Parts: sequence; structure tokens; C-alpha cells
Amino acid sequence: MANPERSTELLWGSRTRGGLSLDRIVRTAVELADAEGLGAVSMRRLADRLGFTTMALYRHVPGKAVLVALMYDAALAGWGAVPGPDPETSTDTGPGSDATPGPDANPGSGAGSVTSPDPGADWRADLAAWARGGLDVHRRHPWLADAEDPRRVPGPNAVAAFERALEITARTGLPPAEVVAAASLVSGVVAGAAQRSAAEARAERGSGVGFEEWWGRRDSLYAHLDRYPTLSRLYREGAYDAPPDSFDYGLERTLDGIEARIRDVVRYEKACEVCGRPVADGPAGRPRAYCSAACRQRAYRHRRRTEA
Amino acid sequence: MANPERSTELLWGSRTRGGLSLDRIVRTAVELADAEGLGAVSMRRLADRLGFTTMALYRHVPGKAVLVALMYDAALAGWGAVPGPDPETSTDTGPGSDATPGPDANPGSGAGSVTSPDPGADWRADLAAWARGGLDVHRRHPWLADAEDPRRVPGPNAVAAFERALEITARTGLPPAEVVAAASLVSGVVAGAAQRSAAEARAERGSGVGFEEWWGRRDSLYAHLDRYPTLSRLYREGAYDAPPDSFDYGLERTLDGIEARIRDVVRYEKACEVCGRPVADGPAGRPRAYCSAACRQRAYRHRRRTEA
DNA sequence: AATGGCATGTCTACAGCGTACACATCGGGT
DNA sequence: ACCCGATGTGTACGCTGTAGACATGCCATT
Repeated sequence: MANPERSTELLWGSRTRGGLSLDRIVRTAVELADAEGLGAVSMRRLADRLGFTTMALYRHVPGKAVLVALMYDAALAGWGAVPGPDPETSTDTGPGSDATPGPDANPGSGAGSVTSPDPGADWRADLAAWARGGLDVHRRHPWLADAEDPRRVPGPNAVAAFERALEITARTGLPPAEVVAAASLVSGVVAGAAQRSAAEARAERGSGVGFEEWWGRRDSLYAHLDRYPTLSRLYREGAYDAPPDSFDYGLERTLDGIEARIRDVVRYEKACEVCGRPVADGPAGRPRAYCSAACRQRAYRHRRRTEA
Repeated sequence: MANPERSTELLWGSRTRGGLSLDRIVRTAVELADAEGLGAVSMRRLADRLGFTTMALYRHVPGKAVLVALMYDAALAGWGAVPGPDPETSTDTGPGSDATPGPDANPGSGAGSVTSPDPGADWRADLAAWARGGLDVHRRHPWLADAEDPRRVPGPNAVAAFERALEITARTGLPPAEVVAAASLVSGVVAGAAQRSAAEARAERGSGVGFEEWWGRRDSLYAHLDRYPTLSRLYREGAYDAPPDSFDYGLERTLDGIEARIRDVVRYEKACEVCGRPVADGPAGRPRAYCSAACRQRAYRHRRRTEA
């Protein structure tokens, strides 16, 4: 050990300064991405910011794809939380701060929960709140949309978020496959809005010009649009003067659609009195009790026998 | 001209072989992207395929961003077309083949069109067909999702497609701003589904393993999922056995939502019998005929006068 | 106490990307 | 005859992710 500086540092320096660690890497990467976008997170820049060389990162992370996966789940911390009335809300960042509130502290799936006595009530408000929460998360971490990957193994935070959506959606009484489909649909609405919002934010930062101003200067484009009758009629009628927020509109329409679907399908949630298979009522008339003529006949014979 | 080869070529070679041209570049780029994804379209590879050097491309295109914009609009050719019963359907490819069917050959916005006598009828079927057409386009060009850009100037094909969606949606009788919002919403559903489909396709090609198989091997993930009660209950109940197609489900729910919105809002489309301004019915009760008490009183006085 | 092995960090190098810049060639108008 | 713009070529720069060889320090075993 010919270097006394190094000795001094090791002997007297703050002990925690030294090690690179997975947590520090991921946390710093998330900060970098929050500030400058996922594109700004290169291994070199990240290493620089951490005060190490590029290749040091590879001692803790096998490659960039995995790093992004870790960032992704870290950023999703808290989305799955039940919004309860407790004041502590901002427990977000960091893969180390185990913000995942253990799904087992569950919001009353089995025994009746105290706060909301009726099981199916207010799924719509809760699902809307969940969606808005997701949009908030995406607004805090605009790069999330760029980090999407259909083959990514979901982490605890991602699963917790989806579990929460399923728990809410399940209260609608829709059949299981549709619960998943509906929750996924709303999740997709959130992801789509987040993507548009993030892309616009990036464009604005990249060009230095705001949305309104940029599109206001496209006169050479608008000159061509007279040829499209519906488009120009709608424009003349003020369709673009005060457009509704596209996320709100999409979310409300989607929830309307799910609501309509519930009206159509919940009556299918009845079991055949004989064989237990689901019974689909007709579009009108007296509700059916049996799934088929065979079962009805079987029930009839059974009744005859026991009554006799 | 010391080079006799060059002379021979110029004198005897096929005349059209020579020039690089914007059309050829864009067409070839689209082919390349169709076959190997947008990521495979680098200026070097594209130039190689065309038999020129990289920098030759820059004599025709200012940069890659513009090239992608040209590819994008070229790939959208045909989406805006009215699906009339004519057998010629596959007029898709190429920025040169002016496939845009001139929006002025319009589908009966003004005078009553012959084929569909009732104006509002079947907006739902038409909009669904438009959405499916869009998904088809995206399936033929899976890279379209990667080429999205909120600040891109739309080309004629993109505008034609949106015009078609607006034309259909306008038949619902929704107010102008909502026509745009609803059409955009459906467009977003298409884009979202296309994105998921493309990402999955790329993952499949990249890993060489199909969706089912890949997720079937994630046992080490599923081992963790017991902790999530709703998720595992739904799984046990078979929610994942025969999942509905996510695009179909999302599209139908979205159209349901628009339908519900029409029921809620179309009654607002009535004009005050006195001043002509729009009259909003209350949430219940007898429909209003006047926009204000003042107008009602004016109408009453007018009636008294004319009857007397 | 010495030693071997492993974890950690560093350095150099490579293939790929978009594109700026200097240069060669050719056709057409002054 | 001359020049000039359009077109195509070749080289080079800075950026990316990461493979591979090398140095160092700590821990467990001998």
C-alpha cells in the first residue's frame, strides 16, 4: 500500500461513500431519467454521475436492459397502494425503500372491510382514482412509457399496482376473464395517455416551443386542409377551441363502456341449479334457472321422485 | 473520362437504373422496416440496399427524422379510403403510387349518398371497421408504432385516415369537440393495440420464443404471486385460460362508452324555439323547449298576441 | 500468518449509429 | 469556354453498449 492518501481515506473516510451498489445505481439512474429522459441514461453518463468508470456498473448489473427493468419497477412503487386517509403519501422513490406495502395487508377481499361495507360500491370511482394515480406516476417519471416491454418480468411494484386494479374491477361482478380484460384496458388507457404526454413533453423540451405555439405556426399545413370537408367543418364549428382533456375523456368513456358491459353481462353470473355451469339469461323474458333442456328435465324428474 | 466501364454503363445501361430518388429511398426504407423493423433502417444499411453510399441519401433527404416521417405517411396510404364494394383493395405501398383517394371524392357529407340513405346509421359498425382497418395497416407495418411523434406534421394519408374517422363519428350527432375527442380516442385504441402487438412481435422475433411458451417458463415468477389474493383467485378461476382478444374487447368497450355518451348528450343538441341557442335538458323531467325564462316569457307573449 | 480465490473497479478496444465536411464528377445555362 | 449547382464518394467525429484483459483489496482456507 504505497499510497497514503488511499490509506487515510479508508481509515478516516465516511464508510458508506465507497461502494457502488445496485440500489445507488438504480436510484441515480431514475433521477437521471426523471431529469433528462431515458435517452440520457447511458452507461457512461450514469457512471460519471456516480463517480465511477463505465465498466464498474457491469459489476452490479448484467447489462442495460436489466438496469431499465429495475428502474421501471422502482418507479412504480406506491401505485398499488390503497389510498387510505393516512397523511403519509409521498413514499415513492428508490428500489431500496421497500415502498411496496405487502399485498397481504389486503383491502378486504375476504372478510368485510370496515371502511367500505358494501363490496361492489364505487368500483368506478376507485378505478378512476387508480388510473389517475397511474398517470401521476407516469408524469413523475415520463420515461416510463419508453421503458415498456411486453416480455419484461414484472417486479413487485408492478404486480402490486395490477393487483389493486384487479381488486377494484373484481367488485363489478364481471366474470374472471373480463375482470382481467377490463383492468388491462384501463391500464392501457393510462399507458397511452402517459405515452402521449411524455412524447409531447420531450418534444417541447427538445424544440423549446410549446404545443400551442408550435401548432399555431403550421399555416402551410392548414392551407392544405380545406380539401377535407368534415375536418374543416368541425374546425369551423369550434371543435378545436376548447378540446376536452383527452385522458379524462378516454377514461370516462372507457368506464362508461365497462359499466354498459356490466349491465349486459352480470346476469350471466348465475350457476345452473343442476350442473353448476354458468347460465346465460336470454335478452328478455323470465330468467333461466337451467343451462339446458337436459338439466331442466333432470331437475323435473328429481323433483317428481322426491315429492312422491 | 478515363474510365471506359463508366462510359459503357452510361451508353448501354438501363436508363432508369441510375438515379437515386426520394421515392425509391422511401419505398426501400419501408420495405426494409417491414422486413426487419424500424431499428434495422440505418442510413448505412438503407444505402447499401440501394447500391449507393451512405451519404448519397443526404442529397435527397435532409436527415433521418424526415425520412421516417415520409415512411410513416407512405405506410398509411389507403386507411382513409371508404371501403366501398369495389374488388380492388390492395393499393397500399409506396409514396409514389398516389393511393390517397382524394378526399373530395367524399362519402356523402353534403347531399344524401345513395348507398346509405340514413345519415346516422351504423356509425358504430363503420367506426369499428375503420379501427380494424387501422390495425391491419399497423400489422402490415409493425414499425409504425415506433415512428409515432406528436410533433410530426401529418401527411395527406394520415389526414385522410383521420378525416374518415371524423366523418363517421360526426354522424353520432355529438357536439364538434366531442366528435374529435371520440375519433381520437378510437384512434388511440388502435395505436395502443398496434404498439402492444408490434412490441410482442419484435420480442418474439428477438427471442425466438412464442408468447405462450415464454410466459409458461416463468415459474420462478409465479412462485411469488401467491401473495396477491385477487390475482391468484382470478387465476384459479380460469381468468387466463381463454382471454378475450384485447383489441376487440377494448374497441367494443370504447364504442359502448361512446354510445352511452350519445344517450347522455345528444338531447343537448336542441335549439331554443325562440333564440336558436342550444338548450340543455335537465337530468330528468320534461324536456325543455326554451333556453331561459326570458325566452319562455317571450314565446308566451307572442302566442297570446297571435291568438287574440 | 500466508495464500488462493472472488468481488470490485479500471482501461482499452470494437462495432454500430447519425451526420458534418471536403472532394470528384457530370449536365446545362450563361 | 466557363462556371455553377446537383449528385455521389470517402473520411472522420462523437456518441452508443459492452467484451476482454488487467489491477486491487478483502475473506476464507490452509
